[in-house]
Amino acid sequence: MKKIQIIEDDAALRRELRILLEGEGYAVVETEDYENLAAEIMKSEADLILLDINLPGINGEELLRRFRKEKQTPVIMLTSRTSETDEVLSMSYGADDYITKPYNPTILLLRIAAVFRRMNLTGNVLSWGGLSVHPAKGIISNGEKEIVLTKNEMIIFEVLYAKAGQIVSRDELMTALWDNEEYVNDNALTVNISRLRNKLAELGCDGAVETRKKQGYILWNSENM
Amino acid sequence: MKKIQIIEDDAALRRELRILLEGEGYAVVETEDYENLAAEIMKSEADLILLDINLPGINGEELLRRFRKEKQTPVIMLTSRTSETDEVLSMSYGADDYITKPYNPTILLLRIAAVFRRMNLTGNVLSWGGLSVHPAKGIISNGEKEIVLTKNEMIIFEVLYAKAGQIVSRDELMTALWDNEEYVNDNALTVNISRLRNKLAELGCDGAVETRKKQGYILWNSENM
DNA sequence: GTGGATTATTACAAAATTGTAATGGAACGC
DNA sequence: GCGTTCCATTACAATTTTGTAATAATCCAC
Repeated sequence: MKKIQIIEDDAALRRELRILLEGEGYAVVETEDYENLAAEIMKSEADLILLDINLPGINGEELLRRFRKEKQTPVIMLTSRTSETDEVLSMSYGADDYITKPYNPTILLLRIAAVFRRMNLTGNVLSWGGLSVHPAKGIISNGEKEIVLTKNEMIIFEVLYAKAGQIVSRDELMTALWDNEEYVNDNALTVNISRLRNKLAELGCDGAVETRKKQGYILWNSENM
Repeated sequence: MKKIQIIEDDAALRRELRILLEGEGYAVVETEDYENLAAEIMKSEADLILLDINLPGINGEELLRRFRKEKQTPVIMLTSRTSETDEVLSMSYGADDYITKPYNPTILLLRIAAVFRRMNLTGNVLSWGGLSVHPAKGIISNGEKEIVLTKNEMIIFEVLYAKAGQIVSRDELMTALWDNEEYVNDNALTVNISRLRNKLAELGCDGAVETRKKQGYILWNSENM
């Protein structure tokens, strides 16, 4: 469950947000200690932070700027002012998004969802249809079963995944695997593709990697299979 | 250089955008073939797409929805309408951001920069201070030199990186490496940390991984070193 | 359909990865 | 300071990964 931290001095608004977010299935943490806010926020373990730009005695943008130097947790700024300068400043200090009060609840939820969607495209774990992919670990899992890919297999998968649905040439894969080649047997790629296919088949993803003779390979979105 | 594709029927606005974006150092591709737009856009090799929601004879949201099924390229929607329903629809169909016309050039540029910043946190490559990190390949490079980490070393680095500047317990690292453990010698972690340190030292990152006795390890941002 | 080019599969040996164990060093309490 | 605990280092053997080569299967042109 995703944890969202609300940093907002208006108690009524905090409560409103909590109800909205919890209703959507998020865990909510409220921050009230504005004395040590800077220290607090650095230790935050939330997955996303909603930060009021206009806290008593605190410069929200400056806080964000310092936070960004150390942490990558996504931040959505809240403001009651509508000046565009605010938005410019917030974004340039590394906010991930910006919402003006009074806010539309649906839009807030969608913007939060969009942030998480983008996180998910990145971070440690990719998602491929219903499967989750952990590049560093070399693991692809469908919840029940998981397969362990070797480094080469993972590199191939990653390149194909980045261009899912498009043909990726053997040359491009070769370059990704062995850079500006100390020449490697052409067949080494074929062998590695074969090994990748065998493992994907264990997850029921037979046919996920398709051959286009003289052109390359295509990975199909596991959703469309 | 980042490539941005503009899909917009108003020629004057297209020109304006091109000048703005090229001035900022982006490469710009304009699309004019609205007949085969759906096919065009699927083949796009741009790093980001600016998509007018209101094209002649085309439903921008529907186009986006279908695009999102196959590709992850970030999309910022442009609209002249100001209805909140538009925003709700666009975001729920997978837009990464939403800009209303007339737009503020500075804000557009910042939102584009924010999208790229987020991409960079993710995708295939992480950045760690001045270094670039490729989890699947197990490579960390500083432009001059590059080191090749093994899978275990990369997993450790990734966990430490995700909490850079914070103490990460040995337990947390053990769990990341060997899950709910078929018990592995406690020392295996120590050995792998040691091997990681040796390799980081080759990049001049001595001391990047610090021991906190009885507590765990800390990775320091390579910028602060 | 036959030949030639392209991709697949299998088995194997060289190389890399990884846990273990044995030894050494550093910090801390007393 | 001494002993104990916690972490670091080194060397080594078992396992895994990976390129190669030999052979088989597939596809396309003609």
